[in-house]
Amino acid sequence: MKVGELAKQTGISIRTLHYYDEIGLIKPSERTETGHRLYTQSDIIRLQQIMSLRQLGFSLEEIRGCLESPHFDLSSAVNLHMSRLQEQIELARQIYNRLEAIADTLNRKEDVSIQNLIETIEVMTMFEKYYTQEQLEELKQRRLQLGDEQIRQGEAAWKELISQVQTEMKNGSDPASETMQELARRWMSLIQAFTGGNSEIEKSLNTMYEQEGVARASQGAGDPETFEYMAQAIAILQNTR
Amino acid sequence: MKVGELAKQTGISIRTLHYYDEIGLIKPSERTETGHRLYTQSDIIRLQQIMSLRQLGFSLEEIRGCLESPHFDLSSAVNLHMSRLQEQIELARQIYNRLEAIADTLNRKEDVSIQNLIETIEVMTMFEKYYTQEQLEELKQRRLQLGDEQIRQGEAAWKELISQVQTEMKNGSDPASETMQELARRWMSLIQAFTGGNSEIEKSLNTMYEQEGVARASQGAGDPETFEYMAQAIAILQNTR
DNA sequence: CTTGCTCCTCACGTTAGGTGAGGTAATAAC
DNA sequence: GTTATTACCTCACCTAACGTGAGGAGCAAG
Repeated sequence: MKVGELAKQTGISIRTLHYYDEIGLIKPSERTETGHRLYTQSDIIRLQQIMSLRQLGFSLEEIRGCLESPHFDLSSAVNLHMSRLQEQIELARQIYNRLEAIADTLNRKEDVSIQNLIETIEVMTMFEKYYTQEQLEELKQRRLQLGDEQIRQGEAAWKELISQVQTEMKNGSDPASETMQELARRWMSLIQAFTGGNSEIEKSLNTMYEQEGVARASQGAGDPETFEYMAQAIAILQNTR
Repeated sequence: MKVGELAKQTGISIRTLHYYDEIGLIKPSERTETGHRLYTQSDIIRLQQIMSLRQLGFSLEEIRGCLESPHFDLSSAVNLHMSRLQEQIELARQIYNRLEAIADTLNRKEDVSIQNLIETIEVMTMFEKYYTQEQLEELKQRRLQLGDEQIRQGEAAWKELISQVQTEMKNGSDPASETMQELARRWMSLIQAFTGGNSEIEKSLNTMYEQEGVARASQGAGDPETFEYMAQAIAILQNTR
């Protein structure tokens, strides 16, 4: 059988057959006087074996070793390949989860700029550093429950609140003033909405703010002074309670 | 900042930085008179953006497009990438399942030859052709429940049974004879052990035997004549019941 | 004899860099 | 001031598994 026919029957490209010949994986047992390749029945069987192993994702080099030496350590080759696949799947799944979160965030913004994407990625990376796998999963579930609209409202509420606090601070209001105490209560309730009352998540959140600084952790929404000012108000609120 | 220092700080190899320069992904903004690369702060930021995107598995070409044109269609790029990953994961998982089954079969044999592996692969492929995903899962669960030893015993029992039937056939025994009726009952019970009483699985099994022929479907354990002979005995058994 | 198909070999392109050669620049030690 | 050690430069070939031509020959039909 000539290459063209074999290619048609097996669905393997002619070039691939040439290549396998070139690297010595299957040399056709015969050639015509003019150099045309002639594949015999046993060549075809060998080719099918190669295809079987290839479908399982083995490299041509591994396949060669497998077919050449009769006592190649098959089980360890299979095991090795399985652990490689395991790793690959794990990695791909991780990346997929990240992309899912990114797509989720991007969908809530109107103008999706590259800077936006990069920021989201950096926030994701930061989050993965401070929250455990389970905490991230919990946060994701809460996001799903709340829905996009609620989250957008929450983000707007934070912006509004922070700007109000900044105004009070500029006016030199006492952190113990009724206005600031009200804002502090609002602040606490927004944090509560984020953590869902999970104190471990609140801990991770605090650690992140301490380690990364207010500016990075809040994604540019707040500044250290405002947060310090609010911390005082919250301390007073909690003492008087 | 020179390449060496940048490489140390970011963990990226010098060669990679050279390569990115070569393909125009980040050209350092400056060079010394003698041609040494000098990376400025903005270069470093760009590099970090590149690394973020790289970690998500985007190709350098995609990253370039992303960073060059300010209104690159990000969400569709992310979605495309997600579907690619989805496919990749799906494929890897399929292969993993196949390998699992193969490893399972190989572990039950003493001498694991290449021919053995190939046969197992072919059987796997054949099974995937005739059984649905759910049926394969059910068969796997049953294998797990039974354990290796039980399965080995089952295989041995089939061999023994078939050889007994062949003896009877050679002796010219009547399919209705008490001996053959007993063997037929045994046959039915072994099939029952395989199908677990699931009639859909039994249907698939029968389809496979019809389409592929006895020799292939039984993995060389039986021949058409023996199976025909047994079919007669079973028909009689079921009529007298 | 020409047309159209199949076959051959040769050789470059693909990804994302690794590895080394051969030469120059900057810096530390003496 | 010289020398030794790094650090840097470019050039160029290597990877896996082929794809995609280029240029030339074989082969059957009209």
